[in-house]
Amino acid sequence: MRAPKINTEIRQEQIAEAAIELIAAEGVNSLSIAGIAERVGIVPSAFYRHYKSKDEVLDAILDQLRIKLLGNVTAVRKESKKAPERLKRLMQRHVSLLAENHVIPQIVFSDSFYAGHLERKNKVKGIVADYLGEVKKIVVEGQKDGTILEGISPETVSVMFLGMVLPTAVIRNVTGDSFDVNRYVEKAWPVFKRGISA
Amino acid sequence: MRAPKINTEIRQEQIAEAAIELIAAEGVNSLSIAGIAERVGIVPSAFYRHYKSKDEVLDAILDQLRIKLLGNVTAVRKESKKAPERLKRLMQRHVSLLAENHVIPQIVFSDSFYAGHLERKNKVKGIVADYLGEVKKIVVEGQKDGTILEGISPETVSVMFLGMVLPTAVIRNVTGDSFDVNRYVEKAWPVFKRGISA
DNA sequence: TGTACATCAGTGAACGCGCGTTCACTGATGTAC
DNA sequence: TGTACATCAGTGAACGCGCGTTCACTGATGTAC
Repeated sequence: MRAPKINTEIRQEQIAEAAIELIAAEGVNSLSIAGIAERVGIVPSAFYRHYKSKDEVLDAILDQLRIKLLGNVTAVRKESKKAPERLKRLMQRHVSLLAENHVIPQIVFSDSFYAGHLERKNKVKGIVADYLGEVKKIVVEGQKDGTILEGISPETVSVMFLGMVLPTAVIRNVTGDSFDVNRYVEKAWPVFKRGISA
Repeated sequence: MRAPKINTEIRQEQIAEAAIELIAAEGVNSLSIAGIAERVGIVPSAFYRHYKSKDEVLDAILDQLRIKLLGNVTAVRKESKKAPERLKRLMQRHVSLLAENHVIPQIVFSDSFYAGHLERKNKVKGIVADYLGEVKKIVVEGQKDGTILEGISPETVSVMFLGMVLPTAVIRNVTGDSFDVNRYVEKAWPVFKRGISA
């Protein structure tokens, strides 16, 4: 049964999406060309009509990830004016992103993602740095308008912000879905806010 | 050049240690029998005189990890009486552990560690659950003696505690060694303490 | 509108490599008598 | 104390499997005239 002939751009998207879903379900190491092909409905070798190599898909995934993370920042900037409220919303969005895209922590930590790929490691580094940079900006703004404590370094707050969301991924990764991430955010946020508020 | 004949128990330790170092340096996926053997100074096939399979070493590593984590808890209980001080010390210890044993996040997230190994996933789950359980106990004690705010759920605090240490691993993993984790702890701790103190 | 040709996505077979694991054999060390 | 034997760790060759990738070929779709 021959698969229908479909435009490369569309296939590229289908492949990237399939790869993300597969990583979420099985992990980065279990990601195979065969698996992707099956999910898309083509034969493994057909994969190479649309990407030059497996690595190229992984890079494409990273680009998507960057867009989603930074997109959340601009979204919360529109949704609210005050720094703490922005941080809270960003936290909610980030947690949801982690919950939907099981991929993220896998990628950030997975060594198979890096092994011998310094370039890619730098890409991830850039994404993390830029994202934290955006968080820092919000914190600085909050310190200027007096909603966030002056004495704390914005850098520290941004790392702690990351710390508010990361464990949800660990715990979900380990316990499956029994951990209610939204409930956690509702409870953890006030504690965090108390720590950083002026 | 034939390797000296060495007692299995010693070789087992050497192999486990070599595996940990290799994971730290290269990642879980890059861990190979050949690599372990080379580091220990034996031939790959000699590995099987000491472990039944590669999986068995990974399990051994998990056991070590559990001991280290829970060992830190009992250590800080001895070092100090007050709950907040205990948490601070545990945080320092945990961060150092992560810094020394690059392995840990790799293991917790690595899918190759789990793929098709439900049993091992449960082992990790148990370690995380037990560790967080110990943190919770300290928190509850702190709430009883009035050093920690009553209104917060100990569960939430324990997850946030994890959140204080995890990002250090991410950031170090991504940026290399340029991130000073101890400095971060010194700065982040007061913020956290402010959030949870009565 | 119809024909000829170029392009492009899909296919299956095959290759090559890495890597975990097995196996028959070697030689050193410890033990029994 | 010396000899015979059992045990046990080390060795290299080989196997088998998964998997990324290549390649020559097919057939559908679009374009030129």
